[in-house]
Amino acid sequence: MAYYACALPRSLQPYMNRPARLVDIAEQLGISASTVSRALRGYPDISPDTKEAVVALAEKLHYRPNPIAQNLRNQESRIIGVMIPEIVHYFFSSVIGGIMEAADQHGYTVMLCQSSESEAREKQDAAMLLNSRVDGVLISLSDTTRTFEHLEAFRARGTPVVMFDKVAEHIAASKVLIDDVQGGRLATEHLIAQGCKRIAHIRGPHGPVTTEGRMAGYREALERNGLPFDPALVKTCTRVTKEAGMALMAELMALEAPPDGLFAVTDLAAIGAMVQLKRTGYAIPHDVAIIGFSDWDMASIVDPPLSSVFQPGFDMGRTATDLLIREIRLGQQEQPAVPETHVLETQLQIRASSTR
Amino acid sequence: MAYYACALPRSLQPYMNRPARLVDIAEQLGISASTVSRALRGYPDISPDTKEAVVALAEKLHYRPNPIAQNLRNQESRIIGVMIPEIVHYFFSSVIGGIMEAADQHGYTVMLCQSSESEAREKQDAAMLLNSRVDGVLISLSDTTRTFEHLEAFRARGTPVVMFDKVAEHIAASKVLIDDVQGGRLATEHLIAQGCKRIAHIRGPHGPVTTEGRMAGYREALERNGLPFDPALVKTCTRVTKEAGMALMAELMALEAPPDGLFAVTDLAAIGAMVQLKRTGYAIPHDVAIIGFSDWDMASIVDPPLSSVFQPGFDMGRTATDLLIREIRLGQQEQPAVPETHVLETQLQIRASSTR
DNA sequence: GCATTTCTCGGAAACGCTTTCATAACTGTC
DNA sequence: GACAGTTATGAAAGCGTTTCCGAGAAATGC
Repeated sequence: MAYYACALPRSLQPYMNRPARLVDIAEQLGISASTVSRALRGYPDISPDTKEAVVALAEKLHYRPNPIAQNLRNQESRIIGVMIPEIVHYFFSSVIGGIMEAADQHGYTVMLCQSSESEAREKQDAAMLLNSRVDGVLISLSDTTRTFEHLEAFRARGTPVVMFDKVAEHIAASKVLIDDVQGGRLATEHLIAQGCKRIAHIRGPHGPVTTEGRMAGYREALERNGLPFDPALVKTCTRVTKEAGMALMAELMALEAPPDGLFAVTDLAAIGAMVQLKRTGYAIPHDVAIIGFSDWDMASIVDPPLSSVFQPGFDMGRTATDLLIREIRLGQQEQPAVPETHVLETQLQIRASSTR
Repeated sequence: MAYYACALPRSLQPYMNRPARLVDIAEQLGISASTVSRALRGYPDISPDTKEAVVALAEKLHYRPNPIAQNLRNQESRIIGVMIPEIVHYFFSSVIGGIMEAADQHGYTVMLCQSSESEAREKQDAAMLLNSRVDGVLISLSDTTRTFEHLEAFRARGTPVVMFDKVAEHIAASKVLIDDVQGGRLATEHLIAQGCKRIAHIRGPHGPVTTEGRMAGYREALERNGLPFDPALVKTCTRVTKEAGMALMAELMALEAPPDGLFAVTDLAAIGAMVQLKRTGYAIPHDVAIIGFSDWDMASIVDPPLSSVFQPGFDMGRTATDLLIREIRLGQQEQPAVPETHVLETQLQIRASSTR
């Protein structure tokens, strides 16, 4: 019958008001820690009296369970790892916003890594996340990533992975994508609706599924509306910059039959095209109507404000996170999850650069 | 003498290759877990032979200590909480980049929260971080925050807090700031060097230390260079938007003696001013030379490219994190940390909008 | 050859929580 | 009143580490 008054075992306790623990509540009420735990977690076999007393005291002491202890005991970290190529980026930071909101709602926290488009860095971060015992991973691949053992490592340990935006087709994992084809179609059809007859397209590099999709949408819209596809009106930029947009726009206007509309693969290219047109005395949208893609913050501040195709970044983050958490929960019940692919719709954001 | 072969206590172990633990190494070598631990952590009282064997096997099994168990044992989380008003924001995402780099270097991970400029949300996040037992907190206050109990709560528990950018003067905590006065002075002196005689200033709202500082730098530069300060040339926008920039620029050009140079409190206002000037037929920089502040991504894409004062966001993140981690370490040794304030220098980013 | 120091190592407790199992006290039944 | 069934609770194990303490063996000192 050892009545012992906690002889400061808690590694001396000189510091200020340490947070209350289960045993603190238990001691004060003269009951055991396990009863307190059950009372707080709503187990049925606790007498109403005890439960009430426990809840009241917990409230009074501002008791919060120590998540670290819970994690150790429950074999989960309640952390999801997020790997993206770049943080300082309008689209990705929107995605992060969505991820954080969804994670927060489900009681998860986010561990963030940026690969800076380096495959080595991405693998290093993956190893770190694996080591940190994250419960799941959201990843948008670096452009330079060619092999995927680092993703396999997660699967091998049973940690679910959901890919978004920059995905690898053949990896068996859930994916969240944006419907670039639809976006390209919407943009082009909008220009058609504005009366454009010769619509040019400044496209991105060959390969990436995003730029290919936008190009496909462009062609689809032309066909559906009975407009001819003229290869001369399609220009490719290998690196999508404002300067590339300027140069390619100059080429387009030098054609015998220059375009009266432009759909650019990215706002940046569209803005370059706008600058070029203005410098050479053309009026936007009167001479050439322009629409970009992505709808970054810069679209609304250029002159004239640039129409664009909005990519639902926030929504993408939320969707991917919901998917991931669902898979985490399934995994905890030892049930296998079948990969799903969600395709998110884009939305036209019409401004002055394309309306006439 | 109970020889017992781990009868799958590890909560059944049906799953795939679980990560190796200390005891796994210990069992295979026929030694105790404590010896393994000490061998790996380089304690002196381990024989070279055992140490070598342990290290080799740990390597082979890809052993990594479970951070959750370490955290519980060591009473630290190795997580730092970061609270910012907005993630989708060029400056703040740069800061986050710096924070992440520094945190990573010191073996810390980052838990991110955004207040969305809401005081309630900020307090809620603070409570969450407190509950999560983060080792330290980096915060840039929401604009709407008026009371600071939530920061006090961290101090009360001995969790260091470092404030950056949006700081509260009277709170005793380390701070990292940007030298807005210097930035304002640099910008104005640059315009003076370009031959501007009547330099206008579109300033931000009264109150915030940032806008006041930029204004002070503006006056300082005028005085130092013997130019008169003309209140008519200073316009205040309550909300800093492109539209405000346009309207105020129109007012300035309507003056009897309009300006030949403009220093705007923000790139956004500067861009608004540029749009207004171009629409009314003025040439930039010929008629009015313009410089903004912040040097966001948009500065380089407008036409002409906008000169600006670069705020070292990345550097700010890194500096704040270094400071915080220093305080965390001091706290672990029960040594009090004296708050420091670091002021970071800005840098001119000269582009076409101001050079003539 | 005995006492003492040095060198290695194992045992055990602790971090805070959850959950299984056991038990004690009741309640009801025949 | 003996038994089964219920209800409320406690003891203890376990999650994976780290670290204090002490024990045995080897080495040293006299």
